[in-house]
Amino acid sequence: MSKSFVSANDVARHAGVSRSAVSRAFTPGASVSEETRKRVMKSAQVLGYHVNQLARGLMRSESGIVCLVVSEMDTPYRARLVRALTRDLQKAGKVAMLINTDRSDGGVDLALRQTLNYRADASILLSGLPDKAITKLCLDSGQRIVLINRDDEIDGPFHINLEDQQAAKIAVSAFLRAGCRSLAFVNSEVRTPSLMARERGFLSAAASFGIDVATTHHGNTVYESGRRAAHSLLTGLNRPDAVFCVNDLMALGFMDSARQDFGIRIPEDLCVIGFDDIEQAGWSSYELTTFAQPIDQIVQASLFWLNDTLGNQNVKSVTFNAPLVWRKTIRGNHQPT
Amino acid sequence: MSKSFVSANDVARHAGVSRSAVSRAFTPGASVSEETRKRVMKSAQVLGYHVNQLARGLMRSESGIVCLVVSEMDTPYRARLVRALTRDLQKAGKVAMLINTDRSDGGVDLALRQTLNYRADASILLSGLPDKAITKLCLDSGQRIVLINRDDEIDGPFHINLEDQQAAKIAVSAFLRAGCRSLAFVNSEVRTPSLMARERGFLSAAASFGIDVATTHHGNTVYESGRRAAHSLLTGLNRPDAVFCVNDLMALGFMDSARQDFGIRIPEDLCVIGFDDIEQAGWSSYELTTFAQPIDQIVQASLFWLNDTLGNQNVKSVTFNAPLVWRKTIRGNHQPT
DNA sequence: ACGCATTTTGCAAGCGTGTGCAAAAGTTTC
DNA sequence: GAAACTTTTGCACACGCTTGCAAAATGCGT
Repeated sequence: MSKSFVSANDVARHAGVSRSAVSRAFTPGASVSEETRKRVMKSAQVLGYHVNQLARGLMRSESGIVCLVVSEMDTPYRARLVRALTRDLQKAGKVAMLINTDRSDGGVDLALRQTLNYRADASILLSGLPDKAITKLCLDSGQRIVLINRDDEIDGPFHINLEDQQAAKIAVSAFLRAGCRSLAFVNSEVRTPSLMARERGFLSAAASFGIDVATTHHGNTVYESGRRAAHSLLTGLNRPDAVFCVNDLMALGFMDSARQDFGIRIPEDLCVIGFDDIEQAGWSSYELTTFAQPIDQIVQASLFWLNDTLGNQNVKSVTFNAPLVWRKTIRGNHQPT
Repeated sequence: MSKSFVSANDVARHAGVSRSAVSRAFTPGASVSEETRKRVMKSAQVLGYHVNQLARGLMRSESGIVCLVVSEMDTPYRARLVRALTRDLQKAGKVAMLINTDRSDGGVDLALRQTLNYRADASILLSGLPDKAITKLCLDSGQRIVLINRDDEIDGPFHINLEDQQAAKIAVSAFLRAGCRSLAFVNSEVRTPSLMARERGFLSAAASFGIDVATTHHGNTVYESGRRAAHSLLTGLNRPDAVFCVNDLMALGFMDSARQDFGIRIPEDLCVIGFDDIEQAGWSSYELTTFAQPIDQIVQASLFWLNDTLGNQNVKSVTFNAPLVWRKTIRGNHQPT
C-alpha cells in the first residue's frame, strides 16, 4: 500500500516552514515572502503535493464547483453547450459537476438540492425549471443560479435569453421575400418559454401580414416529432410552402419526411427554417437555413456573471440575438447583406 | 442576509441530541436507535439540513465524486455515453464531475491530476490516454480508473473494450455476401487502439479472402473527414463497391458526398457500414447499417466495477460485442436471422 | 434485585485547510 | 543605535463532519 495522500503538513516539514506558510504559498493574495514561496513550491513539487479542494472548500466560502443541471444532454445543441461551458469553467479555475435530470419532473429540484450538498458556488440550468422554493434555498445558501433559455418569472437567478420573437419575425419576412404564401409552424408539446415565444412571434408577425399559420404540436423536440409533423401538415390538400421549425432536429426530421414520403423538393416547393444551428444542419443532405444559438456569447456571459463578485445584483438578465445562418432551404437569393 | 448554512450542530441542538447522533443518523450502517433517528430526521427536515459532502469526504475515504474525463464531448456517441454514465452514477448515489480535455495533449494528465485535488473516488476516461506516471499516481491515491475503448498497455485500470476485430470481420463477410468485390476502409488519422483494431481486422479478414482493400486516413473522425475520404476514394476509375467506415460520422459524410458529388446510389452501387450506431445513423436520409456501441453494457460494467469494493483486483478488463444493426446500406437481404 | 451482555450515546480527537492575531524579523528614518 | 514602521511568520482556532472509545442505558436470564 502507498502512503495515501501528502498533506500540507508534510510539505511544511520538508520545506522547514510552518503549515500556514504552505497554505499561504498556495493562496494568491496572501502575505508570503518570495523566498519561502519558492521553497514551498519546490518541496510541493518534490512530494507531489496538491491542495485538497475539499478541505479548502470547507474553509473558504468558495468550493470552486459549478453545477450544470441538464436533461437529455446528448441533444446536439445541449452537448455543445455543455462542452463549451466545461471548457471555459476549467479555464476560469472552476470545475463542472454534471447533474442529469432525465427522469421525473421532480428531478430538477432533487438535483439542485444535491448541488447544495457539495456546496457548489453556482448552478447553471440548461433545462428544466426549478421550483421557486428550491431556487430561494439555493440563493439563500449563497449559491448563484444561471438560467439559460428559461426566462420564467423566477427572481434572483441570472437569466440568459434569446430574441426568440425577433427571430421568428425575421423568419416570416424571409419566407415572404422568397415568395412563400402559406406558412406553417412546427412545434413540440414541450412548453418551454423560449419555444412558446418563437411560436407567438411567428404567429403575430404572420398575422400582421394578414396570413394564417398552420401550427402543429407533436411530442418532444426531436427528429421523429419533425417527421410526424410533416405527416400531419403535408397530407392535406393545401400544403404549406414554408415551415418554421422550432428546433433543428425537428426541421431535419420534417425535411426527410417531406422529401421521401411526399416527394417534395426543398427549397423549390417548400422553404424551411430551423433553430439552433446544430452541426447536422450544415450537412450536405440538409443545408438548413437556421438561427444560430450564440453559444460563445452565452458561455461568456455566464462566466462573467459568475466571476463578478461585486455588482452582480445590478444585472439581472441578458438577451442575445440569434443570427440567421443562410444555407439552402430558402429559395431565391434574397439574403440581405 | 440569510444565516448561510445549517450544520449538524444546529439540528443536534434542535433535536436535543449530540452531534454524533445526527452524524450517525445519516450514516447507513451506524448504530442509532430507531427512535432518535426519526427525531433527527424530523429536525433535519424542519431546518433544511443536508450533509455537507465536502466535510464528509474529508473524513471518509470516499468522496462520492466520480470524474468523467472527456474530449469533444459533443460528438453523438460520447454525448450519449456521458448522459448514460451520469444518470446511472447518480442512481448509485455518486455524482459526476466532468473534465474537458479538449485543448492540448497534456490536457489529460492535467485533468487527471485535477481529479486528485477533489479526491475523486474514481475517474472514467472516455478519450485521451493518461501518462503512465499519472495513472500510477491516481491508483496510489486510492483512485480507481476505468478506460473505455482505450486498451493500451497500461496496467492497473479497468479496461472496457469492444470486439473491434470481430466486428470488422463480420463487416467483410456481410459485404461479400452482398456480392461486393472491391472493398475500401475509411479511417481517420487518429491512432486510437480501437480504430486501429478495426482497420487491422478488416484488412486481415479481407486478405483471408484474397481481397485487397483501399484504405484512407483523413483528419479527425468527423463528418467532414468522411466527405474527404469519399473524394479520394471515388474520383479514381476503379471505385469500391463497399466501404467500411471506422465511425458513423465519417460514414454519413461519405454517403452524402458519394450521393451528391458522384451520383452514386446506395446500396445499389455502393454498400456502407459504419460504427457506433449514433442517432443520425437511423435518420431516413441515411438508414445506415452499423455496429452498435453497447452503451448500456459499458455503463453497467463501469459502475459494477466501481462499486465492487472487494475483489476488484481479479477482473482487469471486459470485452463486449458490438452487434450489427441492419438497416438499408447493404443491398440484398442477406441478413442472418 | 442483580450480574451480565448488548445496544445506544456522548466525548473528543481527528480530517486538511484558511485566516485573525500577535510576535518576530526586516526596513527605514532620524 | 534606537524608534517607528512594514512585512513575514507561527500559533491556534475554525470549518462540518466521522469514528474509536468508554460511559450510560437497555434488555435478559436467573
